[in-house]
Amino acid sequence: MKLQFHITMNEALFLRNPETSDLGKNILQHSVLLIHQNGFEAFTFKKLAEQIGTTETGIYRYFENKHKLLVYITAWYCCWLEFQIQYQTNNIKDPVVKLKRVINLLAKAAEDDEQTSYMDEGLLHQIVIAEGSKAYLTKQVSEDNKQQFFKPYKDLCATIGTFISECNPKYKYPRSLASTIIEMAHFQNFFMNNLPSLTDFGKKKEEAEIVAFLNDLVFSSLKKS
Amino acid sequence: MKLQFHITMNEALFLRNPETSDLGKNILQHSVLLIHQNGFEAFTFKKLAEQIGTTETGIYRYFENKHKLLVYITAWYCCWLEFQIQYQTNNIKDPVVKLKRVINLLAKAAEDDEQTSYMDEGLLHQIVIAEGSKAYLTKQVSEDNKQQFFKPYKDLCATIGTFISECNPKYKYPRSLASTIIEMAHFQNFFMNNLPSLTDFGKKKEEAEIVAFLNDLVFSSLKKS
DNA sequence: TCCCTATTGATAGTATTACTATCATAAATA
DNA sequence: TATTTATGATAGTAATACTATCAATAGGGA
Repeated sequence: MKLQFHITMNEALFLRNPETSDLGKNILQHSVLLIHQNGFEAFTFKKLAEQIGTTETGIYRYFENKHKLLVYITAWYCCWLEFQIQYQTNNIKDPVVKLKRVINLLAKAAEDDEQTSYMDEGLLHQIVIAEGSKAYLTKQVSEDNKQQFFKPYKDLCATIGTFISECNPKYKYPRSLASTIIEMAHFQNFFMNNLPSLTDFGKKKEEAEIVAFLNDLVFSSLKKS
Repeated sequence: MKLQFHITMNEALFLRNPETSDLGKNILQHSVLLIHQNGFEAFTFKKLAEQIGTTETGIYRYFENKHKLLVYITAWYCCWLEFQIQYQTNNIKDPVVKLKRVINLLAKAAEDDEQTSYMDEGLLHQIVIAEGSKAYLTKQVSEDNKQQFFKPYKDLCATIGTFISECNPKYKYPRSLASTIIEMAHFQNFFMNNLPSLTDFGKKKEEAEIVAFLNDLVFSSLKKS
């Protein structure tokens, strides 16, 4: 038996649910490939259509524009991560252990999850690192937010914030520290690989070093004085 | 006597030096205004040309494309900040005091510096918050880096890293902590104003809270144990 | 079996963007 | 006065980001 893991996405993100058809799944799968390959700026629905042997019209029936597709993909990643966190911290009581697992999940390259056939989580992780913030760094962020596009990100942040508060109930900035962990897990990775002098990881270029940095950062802050 | 403060920019960023002519200064000034108003995605050379009463051709003589203009603007901001830091920490010996001033400079809204007539540092700060990371989150980041486009950012990071090491010479991640401070000063501000549940500052929405968070984060990490 | 509907494909067309090229003109400079 | 230099005006192109229309096909129910 194979358990297929399913994520229900915000309906305002798409015109037709891409998870309900082969074409839809192809769109998701090859979007990830193409965005990873060419970057989000150079990514167009025309190129995507050519790649999967359909037409621009075909894509536009699923997604209004490439911005919503990016938001969809990053939101999907947040949902998947949230699930991974719930799964991997389930039955663990020590919040320190839980938080360490979270940092590991955030900072280490994801392996392709076979439960989700059409999504390559490794590539997805790379995309979120390099393009993820473009999903919200826009003029329409408030409207998008009203439509709950960023709920998965916020939920993730809330979950991590809860772990933080469990470690030290007196700590004053659980949510800000949570968003800092998330963003820095990604940015330090991008810097390490592209602008290494912005980090201390230029020589080895290992994700383990980012994990060590984040652990130090977080648990120094949470140390009860 | 009025001291005009001058920043020498990387020549590979422009085709003609915008600081040497009225048109050039107009381009810089109104770019900042327009990007702030419409966001970088909706910003075009045509709109910019209309706004300042010139033609697209006129702009293209100064900047190859809008990406280089954005890099120019963000690099200019880094240079200006670097100067502010040098100026405000000059003659101060205590590295803790120096670092606190840096955090203040990064997190608090800049006031328009009258030494630079055509640049509105307040708007510039807003632009760097919302659009700054788009300058390096691109596929060409490595080529841009080879041309030293990000040197001002790296220098800023190195300066702050030095202050960090002065606070605690044994601290292992001075550069990563520096880039974390810079990015988080901006991201927490963006989140506070646009996605407040990613922060702990939703109610008051005051920059002073970001300063407090960053101070706590940094000085917990640097506490000698 | 036939009808109906949903999905996809094919083609065309538009406004805008991101440029490049050419020529004219006015101001500064030598 | 001759000559650069900066700017302006106009035109044109390829690509992008869509929208509209119509045809083909496939599956499900009556």
